[in-house]
This record gives sequence, C-alpha cells and structure tokens, in this order.
Amino acid sequence: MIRQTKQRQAILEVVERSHDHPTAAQVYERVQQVLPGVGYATVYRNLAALAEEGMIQEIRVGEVTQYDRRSDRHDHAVCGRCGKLVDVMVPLPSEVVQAVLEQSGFQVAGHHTEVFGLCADCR
Amino acid sequence: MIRQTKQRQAILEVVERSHDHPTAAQVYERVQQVLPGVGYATVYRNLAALAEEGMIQEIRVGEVTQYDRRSDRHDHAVCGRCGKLVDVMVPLPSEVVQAVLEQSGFQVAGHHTEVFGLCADCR
DNA sequence: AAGATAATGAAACTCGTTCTCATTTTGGAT
DNA sequence: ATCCAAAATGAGAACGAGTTTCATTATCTT
Repeated sequence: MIRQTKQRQAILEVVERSHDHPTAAQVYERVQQVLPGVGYATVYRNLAALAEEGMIQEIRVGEVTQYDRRSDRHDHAVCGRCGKLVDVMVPLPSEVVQAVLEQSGFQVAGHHTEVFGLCADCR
Repeated sequence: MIRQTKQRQAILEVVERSHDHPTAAQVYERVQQVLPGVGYATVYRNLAALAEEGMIQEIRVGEVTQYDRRSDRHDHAVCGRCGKLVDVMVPLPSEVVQAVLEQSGFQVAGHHTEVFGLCADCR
C-alpha cells in the first residue's frame, strides 16, 4: 500500500512547481527549504516511485537524470552550446511507426525523440 | 599527435566486429581475448577518443553507455521485456523539424529517437 | 639510435544512485 | 481513540560506471 507522507508530498510539489527540469540533487536542495532533514535516499526513492506512478516524468540526458512535471508525452530539445533543455512535441507520423515495425519487427508502444541544435539565445 | 597503438587498434576492431551494441565492460572483456592485460582506463580512453573522431558511435541507454560500429545516423528500438536494442531508422519529416523550430526557436542540427515496445521474439 | 611526448596500466578516486537497517509514521482494524 | 503490521524514513555504507593520477612504456620524428 502506498502511504501519504509529508516528504512524498513535498517532493511532488517541488517537481510540480519547478519550471525547469531539476536533477535529483536539485530536487533534494529545494525540498530542504520546505522540509529540512529529508535524506537523499527519500528523495531518490520518491522520485522513482512518482515516476513509476506516472505523476512525474524521468528524462535521462547524458549522465544525469532530470525530472519533469509534465505527465503527457513529449520530447526534448537540448542546446549544444548552453545545455538548455526545453520541451517540444515531435509527433511520429504513422507511416514512420509502420516503417519501424517493418524494419525491426517491434510492436511500438512509445517513443522519445531528442533534438539537438542551438537554442534561440545561442544562435 | 594521435598515435597508433596495438590497444587502440584492438579496441576499434572489437567494436567493428561486434554485431551487438557492447558496453565498455563488454568491449573490455573482448579485448582481453585478443590482447590480455589491457586496462579499463585504456578501453574507456580509447572508446571516448574513437567516438570523438567519429570512428564509432556512443549510445546512452539508461545508465550504461553502449558502443556501435555504425557511423551513419540512425535510431534505436529497445525491447521493454528483454532489453534488446536494435538499430532502426526514424526519419523526421521536414514539417516535423519545422514545427520544432516554431515551438522552441531551436535551430535543429540533429536528432535521435528511441522507440520502445516489444521485439518480435517477446510479442 | 635518441629524444620528446603520447599512451599505457594500476590503483585511487568521483559522483550519481541504491541498499541496509534501526527507528518512526501511517492507515486500517478493533 | 488505540493498536499493530506494514510502509516509509534518515544516516551512512556500498555500489558501479567512468575518470584521474602518475610512474613506466611505446611510438613517432629526426
């Protein structure tokens, strides 16, 4: 049974309020402001649990995992110069999905696209 | 100046001969067969160097980095059940790229799509 | 062959993340 | 309201991929 705890709520609120894509360490820091004393393990455990429940989303960019409040499917654009990460939509046309099936035999259940380039500021 | 060493050659050959997508640890093991005594550091250093030169390709899947002999652009399909990773092509239609530009202001230089689902064997 | 310097191997070290375990909280049953 | 089993917590140890350090070795240029 999944229980309601102050830590869990605080962690969820922090992610939901964040308008960037915080890493676990950043979530940890922000949670400290609200609820000092929360341990790293708790933050990691809850981020993983919340992601599993679909309340938040995990994104792996390079060597760190970042968390995202959005729960709807979306993709990411990463700036090659400043590293900024922004949400974008990259819909895959059904003929592309069909082509993947033909190439690989995979029954496609989901997809995620990472686009790289230069953000508006870095251009 | 970049020097030619037996280790470097062995590492490149191992990746080129591999028809799966070996992790650094797997490359290490396979190199041992050919050239015992090679250190982890050497494997990592050379994989990174070869990737930088564009001789091989680095793919980050979850928490490990895998290496791929293919040097042309391509995408990946990951099986959610057995973890198998296969190469596929997911071309992005120009109108999709255009839409990303409009959404984000990004000048798109490249992209990589990960498709998840069930492979032919796991279906 | 000689010298400059790039590459190597071993081991120590990062750093993000997970595990362990004793203690505290939670929520349903009484 | 109280009790209790199970779930969650916090502290710190442990883990694992990858990187750094540094003394030694190998490679190129002359």
